[in-house]
Amino acid sequence: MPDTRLLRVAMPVPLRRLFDYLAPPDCTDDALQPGCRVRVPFGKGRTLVGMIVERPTRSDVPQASLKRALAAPDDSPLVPPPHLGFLLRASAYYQHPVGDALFQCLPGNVRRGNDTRPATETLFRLPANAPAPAGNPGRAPRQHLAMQLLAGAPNGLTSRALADNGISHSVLASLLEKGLVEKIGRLRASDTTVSPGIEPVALNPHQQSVASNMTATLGGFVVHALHGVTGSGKTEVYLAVMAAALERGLQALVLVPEIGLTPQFIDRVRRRIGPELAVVHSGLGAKERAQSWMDARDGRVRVVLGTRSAVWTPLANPGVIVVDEEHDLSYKQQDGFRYSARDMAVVRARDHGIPVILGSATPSLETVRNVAAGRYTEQSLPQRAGTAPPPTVTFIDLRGAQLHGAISARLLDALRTNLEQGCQSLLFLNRRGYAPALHCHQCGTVLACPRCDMPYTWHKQARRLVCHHCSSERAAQSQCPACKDSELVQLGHGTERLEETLATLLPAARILRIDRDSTRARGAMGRMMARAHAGDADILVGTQMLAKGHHLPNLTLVGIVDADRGLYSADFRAAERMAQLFVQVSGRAGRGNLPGQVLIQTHHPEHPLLRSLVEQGYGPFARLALKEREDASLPPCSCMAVLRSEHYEQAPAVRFLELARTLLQKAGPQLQVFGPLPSALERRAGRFRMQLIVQASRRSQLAQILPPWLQQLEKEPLGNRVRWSIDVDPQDML
DNA sequence: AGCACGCCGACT
DNA sequence: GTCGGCGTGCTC
Repeated sequence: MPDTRLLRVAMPVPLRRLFDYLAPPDCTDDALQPGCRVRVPFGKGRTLVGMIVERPTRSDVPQASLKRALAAPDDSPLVPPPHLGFLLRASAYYQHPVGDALFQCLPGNVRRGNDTRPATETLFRLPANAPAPAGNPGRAPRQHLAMQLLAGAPNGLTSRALADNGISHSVLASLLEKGLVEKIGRLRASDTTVSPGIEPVALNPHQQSVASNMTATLGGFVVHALHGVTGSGKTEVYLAVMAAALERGLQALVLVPEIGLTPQFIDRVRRRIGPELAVVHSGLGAKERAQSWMDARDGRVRVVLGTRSAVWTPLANPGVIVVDEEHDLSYKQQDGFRYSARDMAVVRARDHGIPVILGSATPSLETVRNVAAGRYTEQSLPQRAGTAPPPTVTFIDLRGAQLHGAISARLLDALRTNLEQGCQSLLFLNRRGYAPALHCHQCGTVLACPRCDMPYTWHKQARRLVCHHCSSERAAQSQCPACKDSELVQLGHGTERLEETLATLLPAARILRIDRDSTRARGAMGRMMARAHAGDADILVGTQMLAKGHHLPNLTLVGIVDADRGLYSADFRAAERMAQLFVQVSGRAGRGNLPGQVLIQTHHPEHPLLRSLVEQGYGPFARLALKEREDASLPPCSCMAVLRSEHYEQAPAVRFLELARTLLQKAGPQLQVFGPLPSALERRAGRFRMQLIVQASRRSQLAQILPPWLQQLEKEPLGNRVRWSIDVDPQDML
């Protein structure tokens, strides 16, 4: 009697469907549970590893075309079924091909290799009757530290855990040789004996009350929008709530933006949490990544800390999720599976029935709206940790003003005064390079990247023309390519030019430029910030790299060189981004005991959004900006998806979207459709990019209409010729 | 995505 | 005569 058991399998291919197979020969039911992998023949002559997502009782596929799977290597689900359900929902929400999404959410090793059985590990510990570690480090501080760490862990520590705490292999080797440490092997197993909180968390009264509000909600689904200005100590609150979860034997998941995962931050968490911390970052090797994933799944680590992809880490005993700097753009993946880690964190918290904390000084309008609607609870940390009063903010009206390069007379005066008083200043200009464009004085031709049709940015120091959209470069030229005239004029100002202008205007000032170009060398950023800290610079010039995280106590003046670019942009989120950046940059002014001032250069001092931001602060700005979105039916007051197409010729890209539009209007006449429109950067790296914008007033409309529409498009022959993708809740309209 | 099939141009 | 270019079609 042939085995007729059926499997429904997700395959790592960009197809919006599942594949049915017959069970492999000689296979127990245990190995066929949803969440187990199967090796199957796929297409012509290929064998791939897929994942079982269902055990159907019947199949719509004709009996004759059903193939038999080859093997099922896992004798229990590799992905716990509830977590599998979460991953499948995420792929459906973003309308991304199931199997592709699913496998992108798993560590690479799980995708291929079979080596996921519980591994044995080598542990290091102090021998049973070892003498107590010596009281002072003497000439071997690392060895001393190792002994102390081991003394605190009677069950032993892995070499990985030791390495994470700065104990290298060679230190262990010498300790082993002296017999001060012994090596044992055992099966990897969970160890719940380590107490949470190595260093206690000290909280001020505000932090204390917010933390206890949130701790009280452990065990139920709540979204806490933690609103705290820069320096108010959000991290301490996170740590306190996490510690409370850990005390109950639960795990915590912490998401940080890409630039937030600094060694300093990790150290800080590790000091409070101890060794049961898994840090997931892009530099991790495949093996380590898979190991952390399984450690979290099986409860061997209590805290998982990472950037956006860490949201897909399975947890044995979830207790709380933290999303730091919730408004940050890096939570949205911009290619492949285009998910938002922040939004998925909220979905996860609801699934698990646990609280999630969305922290920010400048919450996204999505969060502001959810707070206003009562879906999220707001927790505020009003105080700055220091005693400095908030900075004064003043507009400098650039209309008709005399400029020295990009600098107005008033800004120059302020810089000079500040310099004389021995204080530091910061000038913020979100454009690197010397000049954002070059054109010919004779014929007006703008030197542009041939693949993107965007002006080249002139980098004077490097003597190169750089396309900031596709990163292509070419050597400087002195002649106009069109009319062969040799007078090329520099248009606009970048940080490089600003630095040069300042050097001539204020020859006595020591100027430090901090942008992607000046900090390219390894460790350069750290060295520059150290110089700034040591008071070895009077004026810092930089891009948004300067906006975050650095405390410079002697910095009292912040100048925003060009506030206008965020006000009139093709991207409806530009103003929100601008405001978030301003608040962050302004937060740099006047820490310590010195009052700060912020000067904003603009041609539009009357602009209502800019005024509300400056005169009333981020909260009122956000409410006003939200009102504008409401009036224009833009997200978050509506639901948006963008279908993008790309081709080296324009016509097929347009035709595909026209076809898509026709099909969509038949399927869902209640949806609003705009386009096909060229994307704001119409051509990038030699390809034409077009987009079709789909808007609905309710999420459920999108969820209902998009799947059959996309399935139809997938069958369309034209769809095979152009490169296309769907982006649900797009963040970036360019 | 990958892989095969298929039909046209320049090579040992 | 065939090697190989990538357009087209298909994956239970």
